[in-house]
Amino acid sequence: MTTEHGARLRRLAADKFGWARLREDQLAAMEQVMAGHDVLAVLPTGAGKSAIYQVPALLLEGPTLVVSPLIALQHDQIGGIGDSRAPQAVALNSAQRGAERERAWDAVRDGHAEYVFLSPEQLAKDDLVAGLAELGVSLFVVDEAHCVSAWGHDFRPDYMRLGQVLDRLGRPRVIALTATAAPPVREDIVTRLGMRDHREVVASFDRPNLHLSVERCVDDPQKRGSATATVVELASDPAVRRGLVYTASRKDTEFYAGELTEAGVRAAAYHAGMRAADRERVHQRFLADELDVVVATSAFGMGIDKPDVRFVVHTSVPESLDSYYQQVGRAGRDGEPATIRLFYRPEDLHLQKFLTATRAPVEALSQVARALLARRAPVRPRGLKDEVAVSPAQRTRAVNLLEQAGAVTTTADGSLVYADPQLAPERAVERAVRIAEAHQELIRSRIHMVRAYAETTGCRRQQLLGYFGEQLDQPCGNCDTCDAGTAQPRRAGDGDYPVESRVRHAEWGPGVVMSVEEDRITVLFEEVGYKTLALDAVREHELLDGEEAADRA
DNA sequence: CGTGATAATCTTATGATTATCACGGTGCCATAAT
Repeated sequence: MTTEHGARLRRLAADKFGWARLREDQLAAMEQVMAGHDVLAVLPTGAGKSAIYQVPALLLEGPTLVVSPLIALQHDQIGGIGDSRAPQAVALNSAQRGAERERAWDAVRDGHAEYVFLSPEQLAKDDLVAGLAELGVSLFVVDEAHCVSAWGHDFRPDYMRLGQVLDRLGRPRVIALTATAAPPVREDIVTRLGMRDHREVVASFDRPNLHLSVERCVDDPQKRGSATATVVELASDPAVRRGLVYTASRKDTEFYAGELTEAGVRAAAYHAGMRAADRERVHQRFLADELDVVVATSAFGMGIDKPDVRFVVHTSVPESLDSYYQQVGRAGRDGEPATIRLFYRPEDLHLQKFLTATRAPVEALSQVARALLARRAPVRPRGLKDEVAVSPAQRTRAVNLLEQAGAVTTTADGSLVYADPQLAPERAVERAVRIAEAHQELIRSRIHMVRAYAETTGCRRQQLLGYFGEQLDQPCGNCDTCDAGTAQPRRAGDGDYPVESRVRHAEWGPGVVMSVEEDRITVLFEEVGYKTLALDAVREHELLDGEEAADRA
């Protein structure tokens, strides 16, 4: 399928960036953008996701905004564009001093800068958005777009407000890019950004060269011993050598890095509590092959594109299979075999439960609701600063929840207004709390999915891909359960409850079938998250009503 | 919720067991102290 734009896109890619060829996925996504659609592209790292916005940007009048979660990532991208013959790229962030920021802003305003990199927090600044709106932004890119869903709900709530920013900018075309997003995450991204008439370009999640395995451990000391021994063995094998070890705590990064170093492995710890310069040094030494193993918390990895990582070992379960697959996906980018191993103790699930537990911000909700009701007239979000005595992040989170609850709306110029004066603030808070609790339920159910993966006797890859909405018809033959022969072929799942079909449970309400195994079915319910049910019981008691086929855009 | 460090206990001098408590991830940004 080649459109009128295809040839121009290819020529620009070659002339400006030196890319002789564009992949089918890249070109398809670009053409959808040129056809006026918003685009969500889910493509593996190394597939050239950046090209998807970099090339069309040159054909669209007006600057391109690129929302990027990490300032370090912004630097990498700007460097890449700087090496090409494409127009200038600049960043706007808090690391800049006055003069530097002034220069960057001048370049944007004068039209010299085509690409503008910034964090979602920058876009919470009223005057910055107003200034950008005047410039006629033509393209709005959300890089690492899974952050919208993973961080927007609590950790970095400004991610949740990008949709309102887009409205203020007059709805430029949107491109959301990520390497990993399960169907509900994709849906969340589309909804939160308010993507319109959008198209999805989703590559297969399967990475057949990764050998998946889980080692069940009896207690903590045994786990530490086995995990250490395994990594020492992998790192000592000249054919393997380089890899990542993920731990659940900062302290554990130090522990394992110490054990490994003592055993003669070139290893170092990495976590967010380290000084920036030390983190950067570990990163650089790993890229330069001066280190074989980085032992890290989840802080390590975004934007890392080292092709020859030969193993990824988890010494503890992560919070979700979304995170897990993202971390695991950093191995074997070159397509050569790589070892993936999870050291599993059910007890470790509780730490994740603790870490992901955030209570609904009742106090912030109450203050924001009351303040907005009292004002009656629209207020700038920051205008609430003096009336609402909670942190800016809590305030933003409360605004987001109240808006989801329909109690607060954002006006065209980005102000907030209480939607219905008849609605008592207590009721508004109640509704918002329910929304926050439903989200907590989803997070908890994701942890259950990690358990299901770790404890399955079926094919690991079928389990994992099923979570991402991809059905593998046969056991993969490249995981521990396939090696052991416990993985059995299973039906394709197009029986009474096809994958992606809508169902309804008497108690749990509506949901979407995520995967069907020999004897069980996993459904993602809107209200209560993931649930796995025994098919026999489902059939016998008619627990699930099938609805009309899912109406997917 | 589970783990590890420290304190308290039981008994009668050191050592082992039990109780208590703090801690546990991800990054913008703004602001204060050098």
